Amino acid sequence: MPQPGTRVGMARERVLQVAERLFMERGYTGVSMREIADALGIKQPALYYHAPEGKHQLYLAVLERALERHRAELHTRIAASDADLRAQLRVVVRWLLHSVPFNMARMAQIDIPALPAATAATASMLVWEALYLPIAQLFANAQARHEIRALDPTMLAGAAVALIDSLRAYDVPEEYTGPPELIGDQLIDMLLDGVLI
Amino acid sequence: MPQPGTRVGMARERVLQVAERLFMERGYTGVSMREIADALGIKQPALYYHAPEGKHQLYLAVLERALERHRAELHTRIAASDADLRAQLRVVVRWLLHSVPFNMARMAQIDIPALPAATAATASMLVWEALYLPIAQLFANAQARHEIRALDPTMLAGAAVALIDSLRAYDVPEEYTGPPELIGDQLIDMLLDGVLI
DNA sequence: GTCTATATGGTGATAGAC
DNA sequence: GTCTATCACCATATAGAC
Repeated sequence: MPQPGTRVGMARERVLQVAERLFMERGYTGVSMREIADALGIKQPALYYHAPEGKHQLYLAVLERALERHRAELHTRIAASDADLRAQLRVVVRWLLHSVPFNMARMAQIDIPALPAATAATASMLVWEALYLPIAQLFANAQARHEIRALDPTMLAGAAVALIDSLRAYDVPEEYTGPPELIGDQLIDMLLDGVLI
Repeated sequence: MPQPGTRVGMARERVLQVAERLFMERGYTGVSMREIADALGIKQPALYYHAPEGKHQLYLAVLERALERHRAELHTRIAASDADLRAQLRVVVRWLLHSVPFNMARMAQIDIPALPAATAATASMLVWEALYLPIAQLFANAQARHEIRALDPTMLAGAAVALIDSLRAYDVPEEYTGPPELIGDQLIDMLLDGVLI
């Protein structure tokens, strides 16, 4: 596979970068091949040189790249954090809120179902491994340390991601007060301590 | 406005019922006017007799009906439940899981943005009033009873809806274990008691 | 209330020249 | 690597007959 900077793969690299920005902002179905081409300053059919199998191939290539970067960065940040669950979750939430790109609800409900079956299965697995598994692992470890109660780590990861996702997903009329980081911390406290007095 | 059973409004009523089923299952953008017409056994242009302003008008009419029924039923069930927050949340979650229809993440991110601005604003407000407000009110009341800590009821309602929504929205490879009602109860306990030991 | 016929525009995709 | 030209298909929507 040609690398960036080798002149051979430069065009490909640029295509992936621009496509990533658009796909992550508006989703697979929300972006047309023409829009991507326009943003690149080329004509729409020229994209088929880089993704001969079509739009779904381009999307999967973009997703793979983005998820791999995400997974690596998340791993680094968790490794550098304190060993208790609250500190780890704060690191995760802050990274997810700043790096932005993944809109899980849209991906799971709109993008992935719109892909051809084989591509959808691959995409699903990639998301699971890069996004859910690392978080589920945090909960599992905390359980092994007897830090938290015996709840399914998978369910806990799903709940955590849903909460984070909801910070971006919904906008209620009278907006949440304060910056997202603050709400993120409040959600973590809520998850760990509960809301009862 | 013609009522069902008066023969005058029967066709309209049937249109709204069929359109509701499809819109709630697959969303505004996920259903075409042709599909709705096919399901009704009529031709696509005939729908424009019932919704002269087009698809968005049909969607809004459907949404209004569905939300009003939802709001009324939720109100009744909450009124009939015990007065403590856990019991009330259980009632809410069970109703949301069984009545199904609203996929909040999809509505907020896909359907509403796809509507004309004026229709979108109306839809947004209707959802807020019928879905979020009643739940936020439960939290506010619990706070007044000093049952829970002083967290923004709006944020709590958003979190609760996000958690419930996520039960339908995502399917992780190794599925959550057990029936949705059980997971629903677990999520409520998690929200109220926290996960720390 | 519903029909046929049609306008208009967007979409992903292919063929073949340069 | 990118172009032009073009295809087939789907969408919402309108006009006017019955």
